[in-house]
Amino acid sequence: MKPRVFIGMSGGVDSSAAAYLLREQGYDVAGCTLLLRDGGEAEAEDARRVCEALKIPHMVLSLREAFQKAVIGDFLAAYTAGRTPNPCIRCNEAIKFGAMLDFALENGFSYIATGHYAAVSRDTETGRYVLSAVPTGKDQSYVLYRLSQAQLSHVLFPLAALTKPEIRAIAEKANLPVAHKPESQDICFIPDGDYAAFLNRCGIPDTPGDFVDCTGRVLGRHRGIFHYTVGQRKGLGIALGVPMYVVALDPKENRVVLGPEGSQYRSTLTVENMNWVSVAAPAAPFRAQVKVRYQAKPAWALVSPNADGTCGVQFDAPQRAPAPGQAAVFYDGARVLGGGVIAPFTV
RNA sequence: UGGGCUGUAGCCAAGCGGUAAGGCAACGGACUUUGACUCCGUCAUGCGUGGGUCCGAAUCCCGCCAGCCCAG
Repeated sequence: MKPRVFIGMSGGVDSSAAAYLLREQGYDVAGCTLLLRDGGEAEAEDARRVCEALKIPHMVLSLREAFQKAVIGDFLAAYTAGRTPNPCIRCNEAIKFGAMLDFALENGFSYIATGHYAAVSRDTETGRYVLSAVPTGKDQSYVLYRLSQAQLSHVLFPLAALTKPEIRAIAEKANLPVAHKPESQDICFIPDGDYAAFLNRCGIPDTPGDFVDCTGRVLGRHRGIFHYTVGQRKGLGIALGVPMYVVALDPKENRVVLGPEGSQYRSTLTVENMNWVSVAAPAAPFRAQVKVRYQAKPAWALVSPNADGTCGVQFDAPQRAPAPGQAAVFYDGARVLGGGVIAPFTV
């Protein structure tokens, strides 16, 4: 009997090609489009047409309530607290590989699949599921680091070994109706990219305060702390002759600390709310390559587990503007060892 | 009120008779499956204002206005 796979389909090229590949590999595939916010019917229709072309069933599953609570709620809370959240990571953890996986398992499926570019394997020695980066230039292992062993045990990533051009070629060859759709971007629930306006619409008002330098000297007025993120340059509206960057956010004093080029680099971080993936929680310090944002070259560092479960990270070379709230993910080569959330810091 | 200095784009600023550098900010675009960063492009028919000299003035001359400093 063919294993039953429940695949999340966004209506885009990647997940459509993934569904095709799974079918070719002999799985019993059913497609599912998640409704996570108002709208989304167009994406669902695209996905339905792809499933029709593939002659597999398609369904629409509304997870709006769960998404609102877990992802948007988390997003608003983080910005309000002066942090910079990554809602895609949260969504993967709680929705795609959370609520959707639960639904699939309850309905007799053995696996879920997505169009993510990453790889899962099993370490035969430890028995642990291993999440790995893929060398294709589109690696998305960073946004999947929160997945638990239980989640990974039910996950398939059909695109693991493929490049984007190969995906498009497959989609074209398979005559999928979405072969030429453009890449998506921006936060899915904020199509215009104006996340600050979104916060406003959610009832969070602007609370202006002071821009200060690292000595506390007032440099000007800011529009409200959630308009800014560590490392940000544009949008400060402050002309001091040289480019200024956000160095830290101080939600307690409602201040935004600014500094010139160079001051946004840091060599040490504390990472909290850890999730260990390919290895059990380590007890001793170890060297690893650390990614501090989605688009980042992994950087060598010494990671030191603390008694309270957090980790200290000491980079070999200072890193540009790690932002509290973003994820720090530890790699051993391609393997995702684990990761956590960058803790707030002061300057 | 007298003396001195200064007035060039939103901010800073070069220019010193030959037809308005640059930086910051802003705006637009590219890049990007988060926020950022980065990159590319745009941004003074006009130099406080009114006259004058000159082939030609932000640049020289005169008046006026504004700001700053010193004296009173």
